[in-house]
Amino acid sequence: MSIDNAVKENNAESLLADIAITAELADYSPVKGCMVIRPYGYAIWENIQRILDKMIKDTGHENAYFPLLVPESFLQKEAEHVEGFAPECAVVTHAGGKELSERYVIRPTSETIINHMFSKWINSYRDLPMKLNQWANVMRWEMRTRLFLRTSEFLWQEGHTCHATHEEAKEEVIKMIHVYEDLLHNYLALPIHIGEKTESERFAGAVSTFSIEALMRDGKALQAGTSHDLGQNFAKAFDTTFTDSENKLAHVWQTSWGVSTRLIGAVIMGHHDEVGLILPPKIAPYQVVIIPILKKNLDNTKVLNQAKLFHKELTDLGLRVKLDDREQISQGIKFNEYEQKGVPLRLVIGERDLENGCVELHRRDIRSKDKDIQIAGLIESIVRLLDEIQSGLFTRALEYRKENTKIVKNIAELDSVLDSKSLGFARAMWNGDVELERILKEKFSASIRCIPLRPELPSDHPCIISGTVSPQNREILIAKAY
RNA sequence: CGGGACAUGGCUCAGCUUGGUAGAGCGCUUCGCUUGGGACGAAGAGGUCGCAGGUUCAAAUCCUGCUGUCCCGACCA
Repeated sequence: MSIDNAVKENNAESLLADIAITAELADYSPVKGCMVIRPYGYAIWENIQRILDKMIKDTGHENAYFPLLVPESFLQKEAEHVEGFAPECAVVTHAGGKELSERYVIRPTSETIINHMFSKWINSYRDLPMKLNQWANVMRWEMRTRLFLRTSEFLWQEGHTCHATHEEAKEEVIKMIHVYEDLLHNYLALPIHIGEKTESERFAGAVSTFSIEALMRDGKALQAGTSHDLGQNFAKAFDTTFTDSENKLAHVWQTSWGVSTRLIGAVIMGHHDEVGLILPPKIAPYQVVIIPILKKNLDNTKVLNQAKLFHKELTDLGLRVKLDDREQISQGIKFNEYEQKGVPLRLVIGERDLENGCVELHRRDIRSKDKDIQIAGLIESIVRLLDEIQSGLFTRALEYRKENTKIVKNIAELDSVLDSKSLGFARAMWNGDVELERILKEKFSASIRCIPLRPELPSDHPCIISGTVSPQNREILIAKAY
């Protein structure tokens, strides 16, 4: 299906793959459920990595690396953890031509093996807090996979920290979910809701789980990152203890938090239009593409030199710029290619422009073309436009979310919201009765995305299921999700 | 894992019902002509029809099994 048709039919399944493949972000691999991330897609990941890695280090964490293989017995030490992850683990049973005496699990996440090491490294309260992060690949054998949003193998970062007190661990959990908010808002241009997961949606082995929830353009919510308060569950399972300042032995309090290559899926499904991908400038592999109009059998030196000069000036400013001076490809094809790839700005320069002292600039986000940009002041215009595009994309996504967030008082109202084509978030009050989650799942194939950290409803808003007002009621966001 | 569909040059697909020498469009290569939004013309390269069995004189086509992909559920970052 073409991207255009997929958008018109709101066929998200087809759309995601169409955009990812045409934009050359990724391709299907010969291994079930796994994708190949192509250079253009990987460059986006590298940009996200560079930005987030700095944030993680700036908040006092250090990078480390733990092995891919985890002894199967490790996974089994934490009861809820094994129950949650065992069904989706790939297991190595043979190596060196022999069957292994203990099987190895390919990490679905690294809490267990990291705790094993923590218990060796942590002895005293003076060793705390210990705040580590690793960039790694993990594998979860999912029933159904989708490019970027759910592949069997995916890339992520996972932070793992140990603290002397529960309060400090809780602060860490909230601090890191806000780091993710910063990343999504200010770099991916995707507005998110921060909130706590309900018990049924919690990470296997966590005391509480916070997530960031983004809204995609097809009206479905996407969990884009999580931060878990692990309490002492893993510490107890792995006997990760320390001697406190009063010489008493105690288990550490832990957190873990992660975001993955799913973020690229979030960008695709959060910013596309009927042409294809739209990339926020801050993570775009190329922020500007320069296309010189070349004439065959004519002297293009002047045009090419000017294009190279722009390329140098912009690159010197620290911008990521691509000069496409391929002579064999017509500019029409190039225009199309870079639009599908979501390059924020296109700078076109030909003989005609040089004579007039101007160039053509095309904005990908609103698909506008200005043919009379004066060369004098061009560089400043480009820098300003990139900022405008970045903030414009966020504003647009925020507007879209506002339009697609409905306040509901009861199930009947929810019915009219979730049954409509637009989907989106429903904001409601809830008394905590798990019956609601059953109804959501069975009737609406929806779920409680989170209990938002920043509630917006008045306290006398009635519970969606009981219809009563109570101080025990909590605000929730409901949506269909990926 | 339950239900459905599909698997044929690089891509999208036709051919299969009714077995008989493998097709189209796009893409690719060369040449010509064009060039400010996906040009045009000509010539050419490229496929043991997903894999393994079976039926048959003969299988892309019929039968069985397997694998993979997509869609709908359940599961999930």
